[in-house]
Amino acid sequence: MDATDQRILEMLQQNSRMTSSEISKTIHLSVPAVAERIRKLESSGVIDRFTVKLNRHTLGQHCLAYIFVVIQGNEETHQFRTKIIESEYVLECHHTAGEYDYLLKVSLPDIQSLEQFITETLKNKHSVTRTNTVFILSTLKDE
Amino acid sequence: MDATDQRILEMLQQNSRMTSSEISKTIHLSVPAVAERIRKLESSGVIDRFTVKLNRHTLGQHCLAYIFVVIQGNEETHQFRTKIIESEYVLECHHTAGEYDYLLKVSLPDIQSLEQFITETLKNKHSVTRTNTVFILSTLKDE
DNA sequence: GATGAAACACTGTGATT
DNA sequence: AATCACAGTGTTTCATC
Repeated sequence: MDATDQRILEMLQQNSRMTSSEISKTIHLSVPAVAERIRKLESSGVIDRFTVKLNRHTLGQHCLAYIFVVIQGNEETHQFRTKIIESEYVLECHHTAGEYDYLLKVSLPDIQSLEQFITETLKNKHSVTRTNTVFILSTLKDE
Repeated sequence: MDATDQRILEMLQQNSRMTSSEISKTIHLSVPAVAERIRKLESSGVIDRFTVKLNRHTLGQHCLAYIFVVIQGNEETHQFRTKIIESEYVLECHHTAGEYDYLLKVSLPDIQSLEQFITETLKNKHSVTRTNTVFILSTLKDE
């Protein structure tokens, strides 16, 4: 990973569909050399995957929140993890140190569906004994 | 946004460098039709941008944490926002409702640099009166 | 949306440093 | 090992229907 790789990564972060020939024009490297570097960044694991960042608001998801969760029981935790990972509303799920066990980042259409998510998906079906929801008013930076 | 657009989005989320001709083979649509749909998904704002998901661990960033922040003063808040957005360690910054003012998602090489970040970038230079750091032990889901 | 032609980009090879 | 140039192949774009 040298400075050239860094520049390539920065360009791909801005637009992952940028072609090798476009990149080769700004970094003064031949097209095969650029393509080869991108392949190596991917196979070495520096690049996890090429993806697309969707706009939540355009998709009607106006409610963004973080939910801290306390969960009890081994079997219940396993069920919880499966359900959570499958849920389309859960963007992220982290196992945390400290007061709570898990931290979820959820994106939903509105507060009604958030309430429904907390009562039905979280509190009802699993041994979630406590939650703490932090609403996001606005986002200044997102990767 | 019909079902075909949905399928295209799903494919691009898996691999944003997938070519229109590859996509056209699985959804039975001509190449120009696929390219046109992708352009429209982008210009309509459904697609925010094509990007690349990097592997934090491969890049030596072994410490992931969320930091809640309380900040006082108008001028200080402005400075804080500028500094935070510029910081390479800050992946996300959200304005939150409730007990704290901001929530940062930070990725750093180790705990030492996290301590340095909190004391130098956060507490020293700005009127950050209180912070609360939540460590991430592991990540189950990330978009 | 589809088709076909022209423009463009990618891959593989061999040669170079 | 990394890079380049070239040729062959595949992909995109732009017109037209």
